[in-house]
Amino acid sequence: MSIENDIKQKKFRSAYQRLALNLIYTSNWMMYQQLDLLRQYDLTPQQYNVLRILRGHFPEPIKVNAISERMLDKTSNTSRLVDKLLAKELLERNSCSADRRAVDILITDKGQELLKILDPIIDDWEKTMHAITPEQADEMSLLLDRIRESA
Amino acid sequence: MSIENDIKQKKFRSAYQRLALNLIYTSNWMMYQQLDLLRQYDLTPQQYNVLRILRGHFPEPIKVNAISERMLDKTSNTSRLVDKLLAKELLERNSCSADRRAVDILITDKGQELLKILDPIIDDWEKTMHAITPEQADEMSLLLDRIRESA
DNA sequence: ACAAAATTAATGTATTTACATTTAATGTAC
DNA sequence: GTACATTAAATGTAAATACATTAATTTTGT
Repeated sequence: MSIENDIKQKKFRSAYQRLALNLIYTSNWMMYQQLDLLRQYDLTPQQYNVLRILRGHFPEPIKVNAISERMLDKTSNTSRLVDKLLAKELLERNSCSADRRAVDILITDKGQELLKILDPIIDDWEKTMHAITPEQADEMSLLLDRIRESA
Repeated sequence: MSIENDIKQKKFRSAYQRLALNLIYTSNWMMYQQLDLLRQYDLTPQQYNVLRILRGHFPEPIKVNAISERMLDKTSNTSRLVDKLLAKELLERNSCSADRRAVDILITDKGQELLKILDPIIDDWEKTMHAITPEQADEMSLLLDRIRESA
């Protein structure tokens, strides 16, 4: 469905305005789909984002602020996300001896197993995007980078 | 800055995965900028979205569920957003005589004036995107539509 | 006309978020 | 070494969000 129909707006002031609205709308749409998929595993998209970051660094531990730097939402409160995941035993938290302010976070086996279950589900979800070619996906990524670059 | 640097991830499983992350990241980035611009006018991006919809329909009133259908975030609680804007006298709410379940929402002069102040600010903000051409913006909008279409 | 279903909006609530502040530890300048 | 600034993480809080439910009406089927 076109953005015109999705938000029932026939005219836009410019191609740029339509794109801005379409970007935000599509991102919301994707996040909502993720929310729906993750719900039955009692994870929010943000918590899932943290787990993926931890797996990406395994077997090295990673500090809370390094997780924040890698999050898709830079304003997310990583301390509390880590708390939630700790309560579910999906990660462990150890104070860092080299810098006692910092804590080392490491994904647990339970966390790895949960991600293994989710992998094919998220893979399937990403197939939504196969409606465009890989070249078009790369082109879009480049243009998104360029938009952010200019600010 | 490239998405690789922004989220410090060097490798992606596919062009599609990078695009998905880039879309969500860029949307968060844009929303945060909006939040920042609107803050001094005591509006959230969602409230601003409602006001724009109301202006788009002026001088016709519009019902709460029709506003919802036009929102960028389909899960937003329009009743409460309307409440907030009513408290600021940026809109008026009148029960609809033709259907007593429904309420007619209309932007007030004060609401129009606030939007007039915001127009050039938001215009400037949209200029961020002039790093790409209008043709590229149209192309991207089309591809975003196609991605959502397939689901 | 009447009961059942559907629609419209509002509300209750638990969780999450935004934002500022706090606590503790480290780094820097003198 | 001591004062001052900086950094890392956690926390307090008010507001917003997700989600289910409710209340009031209208629509539909018979």
